[in-house]
Amino acid sequence: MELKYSPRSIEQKWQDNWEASQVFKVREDKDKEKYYLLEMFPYPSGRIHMGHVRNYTIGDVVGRFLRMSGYNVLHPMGWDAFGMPAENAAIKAGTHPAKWTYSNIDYMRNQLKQLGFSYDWSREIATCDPSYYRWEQLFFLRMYERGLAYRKSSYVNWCPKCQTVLANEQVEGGACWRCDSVVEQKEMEQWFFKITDYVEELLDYTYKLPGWPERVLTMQQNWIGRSTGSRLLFPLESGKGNIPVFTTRADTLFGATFMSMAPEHPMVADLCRGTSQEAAVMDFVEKAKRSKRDEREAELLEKEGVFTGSYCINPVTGWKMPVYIANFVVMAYGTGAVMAVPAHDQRDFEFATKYGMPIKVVIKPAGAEKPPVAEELTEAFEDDGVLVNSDRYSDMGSAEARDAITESLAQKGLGEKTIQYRLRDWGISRQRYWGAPIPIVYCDKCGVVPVPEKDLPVVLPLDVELLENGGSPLPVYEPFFKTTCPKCGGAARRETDTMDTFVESSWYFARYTCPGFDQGPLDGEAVRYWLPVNQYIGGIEHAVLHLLYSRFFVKTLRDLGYLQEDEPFLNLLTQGRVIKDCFKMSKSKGNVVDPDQMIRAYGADTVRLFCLFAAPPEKDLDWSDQGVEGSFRFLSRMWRLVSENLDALTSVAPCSSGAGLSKDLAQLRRKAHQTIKKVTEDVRERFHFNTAIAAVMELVNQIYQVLEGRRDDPKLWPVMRESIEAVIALSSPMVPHIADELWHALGHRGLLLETPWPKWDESALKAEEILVVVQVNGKLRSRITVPADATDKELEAFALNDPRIREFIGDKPIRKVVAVPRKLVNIVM
RNA sequence: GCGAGAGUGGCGAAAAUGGCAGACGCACUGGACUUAGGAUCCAGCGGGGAAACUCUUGGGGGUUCAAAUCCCCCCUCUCGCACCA
Repeated sequence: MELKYSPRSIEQKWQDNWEASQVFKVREDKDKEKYYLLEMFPYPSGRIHMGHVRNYTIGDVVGRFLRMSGYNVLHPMGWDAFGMPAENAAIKAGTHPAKWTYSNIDYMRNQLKQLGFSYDWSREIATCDPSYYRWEQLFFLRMYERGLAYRKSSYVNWCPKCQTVLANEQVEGGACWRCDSVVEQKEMEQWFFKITDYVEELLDYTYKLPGWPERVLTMQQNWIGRSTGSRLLFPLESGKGNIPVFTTRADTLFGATFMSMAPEHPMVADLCRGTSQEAAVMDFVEKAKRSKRDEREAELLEKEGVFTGSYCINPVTGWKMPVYIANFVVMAYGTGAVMAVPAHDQRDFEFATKYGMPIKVVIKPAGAEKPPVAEELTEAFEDDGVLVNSDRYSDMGSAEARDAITESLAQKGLGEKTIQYRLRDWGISRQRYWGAPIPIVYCDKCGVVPVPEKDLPVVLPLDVELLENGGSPLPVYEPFFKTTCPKCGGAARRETDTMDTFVESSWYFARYTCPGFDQGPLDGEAVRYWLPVNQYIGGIEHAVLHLLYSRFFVKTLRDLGYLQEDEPFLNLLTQGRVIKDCFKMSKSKGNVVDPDQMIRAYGADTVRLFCLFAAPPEKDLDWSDQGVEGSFRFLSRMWRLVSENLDALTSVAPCSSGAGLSKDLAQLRRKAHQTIKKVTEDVRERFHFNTAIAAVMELVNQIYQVLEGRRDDPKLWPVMRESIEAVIALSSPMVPHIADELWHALGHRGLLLETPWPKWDESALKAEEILVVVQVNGKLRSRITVPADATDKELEAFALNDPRIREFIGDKPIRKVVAVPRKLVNIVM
C-alpha cells in the first residue's frame, strides 16, 4: 500500500469495479422498503458545472447512506435534452442540435461517472429520444380529449430576431434573453394546458407538503395568487353593454368616481369610436405598446391615461363615471378594467389628482370620530374601516359591506362574489425546432384533428437544415408539415410548433421507474412501487415553474388513470448556489471553477468532500481553493491512518466490547460510538453533512492523539481498528473511492455500499464521569467532574464544595441554586 | 409596496428542545523534524487587560436563575413577486 494518498489511480479503479459489479442497479423488491431519491436532471449544455457537482454530491451521500441503511433506493439520472441552446449552438457551430446534444450527453455522463455517483445508469433517459416523447404526445392527446389541452388566441412574447415566442422566464427586462431585441406582444394561436382547472388543488396541497421548504410553498402560493372579491358590472351610459370589473373592495363602491382600463382592453376601440377622443386614445394605445420595455426596467411608471370619450354608470350612486385608459392597468389580471376609488386606492388617488377627478371618501378608520376630508388627503386610506357616505350601508364595517353590496347588486344581475387567480393557463407552444412535436393536424375540411394514437410518435425529423435567422425550419420543411388528414384523408398540414421543454421535465421522474416500458407511458406496477419521489433535490430557481408544472402534471396523469399519486415529491431540498468571491460563477465574471480541473488536481473525493463540508446544503457555498486544499489534507490524514499502521491494524480484529479497557482507550471507543451516532443523525435527520464531517474529523484528531507514543500497547490496536473502521464507513457516502480502498486494505472483501451502516453501542456511549459547569449568578466560574448519574441534589452539593466556588461565595447568603443534571449548576446570590 | 429568509471571530461555519458562544475547517503566529519545505507533526489563535477579570452573537428594550436561541421595537442585506385592482 502506498504511504501517500494519490487519488487518481484508486478512483478509476473503484469506478470500474462498481460498474462491473453493477452495484448501482436496482429493481423492485417487495421485501425491502423503497426509497426514491432524485436530483433534478441537467440540461446537456456541454459540461457540468460546480452547481451540478454540489447538487449531485448531496444526493449521492443520501443515496449511499440509505442503501447502507437497508433501503431499496432508486437513484436515476438522465437528460433534459430538448431546448433552445442546442439550436443556437448548432447554428453557430454548423452542426445539428441532435449531434450537439448527444455528444454533450456523452461527455457529461462521463464527468458524472468520474465523480463516482451511484446512479443506476440502466435507467438513463434523454427526453429528446422518440421513445420518451412519444408518450408525452399520447398524454397530449388524452388531455386534448378532456379539454385539458386546448387552443386559443392570446398575446405572447415574440422576439422578432429569433423568430419565436419566448416563455415569460426568457424575457429579461422586456428584452430577449439572448439577442436583447425588444420583445413584442403578438397575438397568436397557441396551445394551452389547463392548469387553472387544478388551481384549488395545487393551492390546497401547498398546505399539505410538510417536507417542502416554506419558502418554496410561499412562492407557489404567491404565484397562484388567489384573491377573493366581487365581479361587478358597470352599465355603459350609451346603453350598449357593461364594463365588468374585478374588485376586492366592493365596500368602496360608493367612492368609485371613474373607470380605468388597460390599453389592450378589447372594448377600447368601441368606446372611443366617433368621439373627439378617438385620435388621442389610439395615440395613447400605440405609445403604451411601445413603452412595454421601459415599464419593466423603470421601477414604477408615472401614471398616465386618456379619456375615452365614453361614460359608464356607477350602479349604486348612478353617477356618470368617465372611462379612462390608464397605463397602469394590466390586461392579464382580472377583467382588464378597474373601478377607480381615489380616496381608498393609492394608484387611483395619484391618477385622480393628476387629472382632476373627484375624490369621495366612503371609509373612515375604525374608531375614528369623523371621516377624513377629501380635500385634505395626501394619500389614499387603504385599510378596512367603517362606511360613510354610502347610503344605507353607512356605519357598516368594510367586510360586512362587501358582502351586502355585492349581494344587492347580484339581485339586479350586476354582481357576484368571485375568486380571481394570478395563475394563467400554461402556454406550451414554441415556434422552435428542437422540441417534441405537438401531435395535431390541421385540415381545411375537418379543422383541428388529433394525430391517431397508432400513428405516434410524430417524430421530429433530423434531416432538416437549420435556418440562419434562428427560426424553426419545420414550417418550411415539406416532408414534415405536408400530411394527410387522419379523418378525411385529404391534404392537411401538421402543427409545426413544438412543446415547451418544461413538459418533458414534468413527468420524467415517473418514467424513470420503467424507462424501457413500451406497452404504454408508464408501467403501473413499477410506478406504484416507486412513486412518489421520497426526496427531490435541486436548485431554488425552479421553485415555481418546474415544481408547479410537475405538480399539475401528476394530478393530470392521476385523473387520466396513469398514476395514483396526488403529488410527485414528498420532500424537497433546495440547495444553495455555488459562488466564488461573492459572485455567482459565470464566464463574464471570470470566476468559473472547472470540475474537470479540480478532479484532475485533487480527485473526486476531495471535490465532493469540499462541497459537503463548506456549508450546509441549503446555503450558498463560497468556493475556496484553500478550502479544497484542506479537504485534500484531511483525506491524506485519513489515508495515513491506515497506510502507516497497516500491519498492526490487519493483525487484530476490531474491538467489540468495552470490557477491560483502560480509561483513555475506553474514552476513544466512546468517541467512536458518539461519532457514529452523531453522523447517523446528522445525515438521516437533517442532511447536515458539514457537521457530520466535522464529527469524523474530531474522531480522526483524537485517534492521532491516542496513537502518539502508544504503538506498543497490545490493547490499543483492536480499539484503534474499530475506530478507524468507523471513520471509513461513516465517511464512505461522502468519499466513496478512498473509503472502499481503505476498507479493502484492512482486509474486507465486499463493497461498503453493500455493507450495513455502522450502529452505535449505547453502552459504549456512557461515561462514568462527566464535566458539569458551575455558574454563579449566571456567570461561568468553575467546572467540576461528577458521576454521570448525579442527581440535582448531589450536583448542588458537589458545586458548593468546589474550592473555587466557595471562594466566590465567601460568607454571602445563597438565594437559590438551580441544578440541571448532566448540564450545569447555577448559584444565585 | 407585498411576501419569505438571513445578520455570530480575519474567513467558511458550529451551538436540536433556552443551559460552557465560536465545535470543525481555512488563514495566521510560534515551535519540532528537515539540505529545503508550499510535506508532516505539536502548540496558540474573538476584543480589552500584565493579571485577577471584563466585554462580545446587527442595534435598543423585555421575559428568565440562565437568551445567538423566546417576546416587542428598530437597522442592514439577500431572494421571490411586483401598478394584481
